[in-house]
Amino acid sequence: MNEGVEWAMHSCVNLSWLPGQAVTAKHLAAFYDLPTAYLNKQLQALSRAGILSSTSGPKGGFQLARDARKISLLDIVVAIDGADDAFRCTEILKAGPAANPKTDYVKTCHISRAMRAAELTYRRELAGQSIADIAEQVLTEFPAAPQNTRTHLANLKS
Amino acid sequence: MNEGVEWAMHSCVNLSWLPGQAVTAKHLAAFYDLPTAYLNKQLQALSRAGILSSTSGPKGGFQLARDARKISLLDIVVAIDGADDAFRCTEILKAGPAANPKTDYVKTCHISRAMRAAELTYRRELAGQSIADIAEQVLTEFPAAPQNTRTHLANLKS
DNA sequence: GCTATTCAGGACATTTAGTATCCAGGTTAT
DNA sequence: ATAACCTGGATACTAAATGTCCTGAATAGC
Repeated sequence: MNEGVEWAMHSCVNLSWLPGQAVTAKHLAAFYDLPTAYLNKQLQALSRAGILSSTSGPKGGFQLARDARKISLLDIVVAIDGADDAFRCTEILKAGPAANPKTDYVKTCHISRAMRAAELTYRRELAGQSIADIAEQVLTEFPAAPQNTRTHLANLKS
Repeated sequence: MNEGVEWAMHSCVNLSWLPGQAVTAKHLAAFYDLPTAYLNKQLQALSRAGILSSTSGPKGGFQLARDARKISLLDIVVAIDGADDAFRCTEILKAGPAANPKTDYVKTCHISRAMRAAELTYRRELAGQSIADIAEQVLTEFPAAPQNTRTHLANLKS
C-alpha cells in the first residue's frame, strides 16, 4: 500500500484540530518532515476526492472539506491508493480445460469470491472508522494534542 | 498483491483432486497456460512453507503436504506474498513535535492500530477458508470437476 | 553406473509501480 | 504588481513484480 496513505491520514487528523482554517502543504509536510512536493500530490488527490478543499493564493492551503465524522479511513485509502482490490482475479480459469469464454470468473470463481469477501470485511472495518474517531482517541490519551498541533503549525514560519 | 497467489490457490485446488499423487510444475503450469519456470518459483515457496511436499526425479512433482482442510487461503497468501501488512506504519509521529523516541508508534498510534485491526479482520476471514472448502464449493457446482481435472492432467503429455 | 526427468535456487533481464523533484501556469491576498 | 499558493504535467530514480535461464542435486528406470 502507498505510503501516502499514512501521510494523508495523519494530515487529516491534524487538519481536524483546525476546522475552517487553511494549512499549506509546506506546513503539513514540515510537521512530520515529509517531502513537500510529494505530500502535495497526495493532498491534491484528497482534494480531487472531495475530502479536502483547497484555496489558492496567500493565506491559502488545505482544510477538511466536510465534518471529520464523515471522512472514513476507507475514503482516504481509496483516494490515495485507488479502489482496486489487493487481490486481482485474472480469470486464469479461462485458460483451463473447462473454460467457458462467456463466464465472468471474477464473479463465479470461488477463489475470487473468497478473496473478495475478505476484502469486503477489510473495507467495512475501515469504513467504520472516521477521522473524528481517531482524533477523539488521540484527544482522550493526549488532551493537549489539539493545542500543541495548533501552536506548532503556527510557529512554522513560512 | 502478487499474482502468484492466484496461481498457487488454483494449483492447490487442483492438487486436492489428486491426493497422494505427485504432479510436475510443467503440468500444473500447462493446466492454465502459465509460465512454467515462474509458477515453479511459487510452488517452491509453498513447499518451503510446508504447504506442498516435493519429490525430485522422474515421477516426481508436487502434492499437498497435508489435508486440504488444514490449508487455509491465508496460509497461501503468507507463503507467496509474505507476512507483512498491506499498510506499513513508518512511525512518522517520531518526526513530529510531540515525538517520544522511545515510543513504539506501530503499537500506540491510533491510525496504525485502526489499520492493523482492519488487516486482522481480513486475515481472520482468509484463515477461515480452506482449500477443502473451496474444493467442496466447486464440487457442488461442478460434480465432474475432479474427474475432469484428473483426466486432463493425465493427457498432458510430458 | 548411465541417462533422463524433475525440483532447488541463484543470476539476470524486463516491466511496472512507487517515490520524488522540478517547472510552467493559474489563482488570490496584500 | 508582487509574492504566496495550488494544479498538474514532465521527468528521473528506485524498488518490486514478473519472467527467463542455467547449474546443481536427487531419483526412477534401464
